[in-house]
Amino acid sequence: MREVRVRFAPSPTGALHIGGMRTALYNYLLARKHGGTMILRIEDTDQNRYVPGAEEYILESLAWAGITIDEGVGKGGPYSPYRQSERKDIYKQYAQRLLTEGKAYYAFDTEQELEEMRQRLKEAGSSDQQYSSTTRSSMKNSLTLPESEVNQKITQGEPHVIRLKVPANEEIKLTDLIRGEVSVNSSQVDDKVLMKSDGMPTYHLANVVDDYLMKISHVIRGEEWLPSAPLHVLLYRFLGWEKEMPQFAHLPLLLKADGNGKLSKRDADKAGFPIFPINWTDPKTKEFSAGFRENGYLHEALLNFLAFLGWNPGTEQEIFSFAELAEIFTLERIGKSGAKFDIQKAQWYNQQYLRAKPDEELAKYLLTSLAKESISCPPEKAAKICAIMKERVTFPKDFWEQGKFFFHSPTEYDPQIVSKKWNEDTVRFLSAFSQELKLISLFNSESAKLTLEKVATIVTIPSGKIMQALRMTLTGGASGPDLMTTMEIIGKDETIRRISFALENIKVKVS
RNA sequence: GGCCCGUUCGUCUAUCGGUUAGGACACCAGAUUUUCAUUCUGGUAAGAGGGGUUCGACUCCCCUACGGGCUACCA
Repeated sequence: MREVRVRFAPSPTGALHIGGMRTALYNYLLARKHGGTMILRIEDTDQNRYVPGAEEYILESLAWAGITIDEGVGKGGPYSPYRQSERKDIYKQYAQRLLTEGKAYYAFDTEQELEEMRQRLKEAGSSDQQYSSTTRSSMKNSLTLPESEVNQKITQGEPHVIRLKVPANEEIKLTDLIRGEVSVNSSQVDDKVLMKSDGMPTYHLANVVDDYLMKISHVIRGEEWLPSAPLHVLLYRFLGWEKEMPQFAHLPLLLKADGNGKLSKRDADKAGFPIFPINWTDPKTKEFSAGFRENGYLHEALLNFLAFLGWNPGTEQEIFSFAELAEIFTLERIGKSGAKFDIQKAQWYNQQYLRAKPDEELAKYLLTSLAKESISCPPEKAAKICAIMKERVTFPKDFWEQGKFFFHSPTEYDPQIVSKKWNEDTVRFLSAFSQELKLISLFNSESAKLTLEKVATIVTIPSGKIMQALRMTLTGGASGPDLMTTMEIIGKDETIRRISFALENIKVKVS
């Protein structure tokens, strides 16, 4: 097997879509698996769609995800430059070669003339309206115009493109690692533009030239490229590179979760989940989009989830570390059909990864939230809180969101509990309990529990009857982590204070 | 419209001609728990339709339907 060299080649036209992230991931995993090279190439041949900041965004997104680049933009390497806009001269050279070998030709048709051609063909009932072997003879190009006129137009700087001269009726076959044999007749492929009138190459030319020159072994990209893959095969053939042609793997697309169609930002917004890896503000429209990172998704969890959208190892294990994924990943096990994006599964992964972390690390998340609230807290206490909260959180922010009561005494109480559980027995029990607590010297979850049971026998009220009310006096709410541990964490004095406050402020319902 | 690709529980998927069609998420029920959550146990739920091939098809072939992609001097 030849050296594995793969590339992720996004266009800097905006934020990196989560689907693009998965493409990058699969490329990366293949590279790691075979000790190969992961290359980042920026395909910025469309000047009109260029969005400032997009390239930096892509770099940062990949870095956050842990998809490290071995070679390419931001890293350098033996085949620099890796930004296509900086490789214009290289493409020109190969376009010229195709031209002189009669495999490509100049075309001078204006946009309007092209439109007229399509209209004409449409009206004539033709099934397709392409610039091709059947139509090129009636257009303005170097195949129909006398050589002198062509030369004149070129020297006068008349706008022109270079088109590929696709043969009339030829089966073009290619083997896709995911789909198997794919065969297309060349009559379905049009005379694609190779060089645009602004001197930039189109995707097709730039892609083939770069993949060849950069010695790419596997082209792993989205399914949207499958229809033009035969064209690329043709280009390799015309350029005499068929032997070095990379293997193709066209990935199924990510679909929206409800209904049909591919996943778009609109759908994600509607369903209330991110679609971009990290926060993004469109420089033109100023529209803001939240990222997975900022929404609290751990990159390992997101990657694990993403890897399983369209791929699986064939076993029943679903949690894999990044390193494990790289070990067992194979292109052969990628599915053929589009995968719907199910955010609930992503959240489940996040939960799994979060609770697997050591308390000390989780404490950092809580401490971060606390810092924003200007609340100071010793790391040991934060770790203790995280320890009893970790089974109930999905996102790092939940430690704070669901654990505010550790830091703020409740001022409002769940009205349902008040009306259902706050009665004379409750008051009697809690008064006795707080009295009894004052006498304890060593206060922790165990002694709190013992005290509770002791009081229960003294006042002859089963503790079960007042537990919810006790919870409410301490947290304000009806649910939460283990109460005894909660008391231990907030401390003896604060526990007593909260009970007293509730006793003074909640009125006993007169029945 | 034309061309290409696809179609197993609601979702992600396993199965590579012979299975009670398996797992996970979600959902429902029960158990545990001081509550909620967790955890555990159980449950609901699938081969798009129609033809072939075959002793036997989810699996192979054809047709239809549906879905997706492409059809730009965008990638």
